[in-house]
Amino acid sequence: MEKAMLLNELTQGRELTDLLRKHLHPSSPPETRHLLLDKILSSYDKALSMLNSSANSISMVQTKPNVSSVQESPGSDASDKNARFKKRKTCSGWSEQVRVCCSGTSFEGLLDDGYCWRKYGQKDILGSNFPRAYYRCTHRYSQGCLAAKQVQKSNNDPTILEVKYRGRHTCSRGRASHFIATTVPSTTEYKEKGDHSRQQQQLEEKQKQSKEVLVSFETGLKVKTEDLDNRDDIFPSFSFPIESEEVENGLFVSPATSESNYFSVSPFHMGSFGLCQNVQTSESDLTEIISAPTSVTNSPIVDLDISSLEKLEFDPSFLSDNPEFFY
DNA sequence: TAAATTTGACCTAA
DNA sequence: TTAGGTCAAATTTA
Repeated sequence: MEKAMLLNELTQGRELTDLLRKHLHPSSPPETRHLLLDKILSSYDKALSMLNSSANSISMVQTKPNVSSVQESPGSDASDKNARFKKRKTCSGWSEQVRVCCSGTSFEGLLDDGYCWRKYGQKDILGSNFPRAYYRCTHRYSQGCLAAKQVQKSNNDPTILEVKYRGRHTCSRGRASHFIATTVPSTTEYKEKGDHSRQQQQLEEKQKQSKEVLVSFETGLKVKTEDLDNRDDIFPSFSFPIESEEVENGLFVSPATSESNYFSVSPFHMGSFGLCQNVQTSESDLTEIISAPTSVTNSPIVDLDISSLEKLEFDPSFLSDNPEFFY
């Protein structure tokens, strides 16, 4: 029953996202986009609340990593130098894991999840063909943001990046423009198709739209965090329901041979992940693994396409007929 | 010149 | 003793 409600909320979010996409034209009033974004957030908030309240009863893809070290570890506090090595490898509290499939293009855009990361280390990992890179939030010291992430190429498929996140961002994200710039189609792609001036104009329009979306997204998020004191436990329990994949040893195993089963997660989605982390007040106690085809050039700027969700008919008049839907 | 990255050394848990 | 995680000086980049 709760699962049906959850599906309903997620479906609603998907429908609203579709609607938002239709409103991404410059002619469309920005207020409408803002309202849509707010509603999308609200819808996902509800879904997450349900997930949180019934985390144990709904079959989702998640694991239970050791979170004590994340939540309580003094070692996570940069000011506590004496305890800096308290965290420990396999149970060190790396929570959300995102698997990013990259088909031959550069990883930079994919790794740009909307936050400023500073690489602070790299290690060769036993049994892994590729080194693991360690990143922490640029604002770790200036703002005390404790968010960190690990990035490592998958052993089995070098085109897949395994990104593990730890902690949440408490910093104010000050890199929105850069973030957007990396999510738009590359100019080289436009060059191949000619008609430079028009394509450049389209590019600028998309950038402008994205900026508006991002601003409203963050604005909406702020409202949410003000309203909800205990969001902390909501986002950590969130996972995408991917039915075609299987769970092995508590970890998600992606179908390596079928990218069509992957979620479509553009860097913007990754940013959304970050945004989710923004409203956490305790660390994740669940591992999230998302497989994603992430060719930057193929990903629409704000494409919240949750392809695994069943596409449902959506009445465009719904919003006008249900003005209260937004409030 | 400030910020970011690289990389060897160090620390700690297993 | 080993390996993962972090530090910090040196180096590179914008």
